[in-house]
Amino acid sequence: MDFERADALNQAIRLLSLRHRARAAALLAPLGLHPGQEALLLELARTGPMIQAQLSEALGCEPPSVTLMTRKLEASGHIRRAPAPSDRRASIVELTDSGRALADQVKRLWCALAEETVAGLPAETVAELPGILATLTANVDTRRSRQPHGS
Amino acid sequence: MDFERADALNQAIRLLSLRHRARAAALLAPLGLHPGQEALLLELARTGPMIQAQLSEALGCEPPSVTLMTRKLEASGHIRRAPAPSDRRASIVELTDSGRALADQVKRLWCALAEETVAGLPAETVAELPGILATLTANVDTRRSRQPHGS
DNA sequence: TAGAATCGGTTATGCGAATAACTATTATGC
DNA sequence: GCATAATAGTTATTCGCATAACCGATTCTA
Repeated sequence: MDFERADALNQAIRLLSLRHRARAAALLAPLGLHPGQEALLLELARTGPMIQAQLSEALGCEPPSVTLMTRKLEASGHIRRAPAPSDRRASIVELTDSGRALADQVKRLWCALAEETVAGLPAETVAELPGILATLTANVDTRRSRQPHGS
Repeated sequence: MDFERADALNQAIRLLSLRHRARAAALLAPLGLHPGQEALLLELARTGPMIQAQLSEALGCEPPSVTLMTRKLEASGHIRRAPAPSDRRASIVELTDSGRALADQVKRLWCALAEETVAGLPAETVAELPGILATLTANVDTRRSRQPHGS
């Protein structure tokens, strides 16, 4: 691949990251959330209480990041952490009532953001977009499933 | 749009950001670069010397970010900052010889990353990918002339 | 030409996210 | 059963990026 195309692609991904995150931040700010925290709330709303290691896996970020996010969400009263009875190392994270209500708000926001994001694209492109993005992500994922391709 | 699809999309973008950036970081680390800095080098290599305000515009990040990035790249000897003769507020940023050599390294890396990223996708999808991503980016761009539809 | 607004840049601060190093608990192997 | 490895979580530190507040230089304008 020539550099022009490669740079266009890499730069496009970088810029999309910046802008999508910034837009999410702007939408989440009125709820008192910073980008990244919404993913944690949504994951808890979807799957139910879980320990931080599972959160780390589900969110695709590292344990220290989960520690900080849970601490702040706990401080703002949206989640609760309780020691796991079966494993004294682990702590179970769950939504509070406030957190559940907030997650519902986030869900609505999330739909609005997604619609805004894909505005103007043909429906068929929109339909295959998540799959394409997932492929791209898997291709550069150094986290698991070692052994991509060359060398 | 229902929440399932919306979340799939937003989450896919978030994860792609994380992974692509992490992969870029892993590739750039041997060169002594952190992700984000490569964009600055490539922009200087493509367009030539410019002032920081132009860099801020070209990279799509805010002036304080440029200040920090330029400072670190200057400290590592890859760029040079000189006061602009025509405007005593501005400082002109340009590549050093070391920076030019590094930019060439980055270009090669960038091609490898792009190929790795789109591996397994049909060529026609790859061809229209930059355009799609650009559309997504423009749709959520709050930076300039934004505020298109609703509300 | 004096005053106001604007622009270029920096500093201070806060956030998410990463790695590295550490503690405490649980699981394994001999 | 005890030493060793593996696991859950935290702390410390670094980086990119953002906003807010500020300073010096420039440009507009009345």
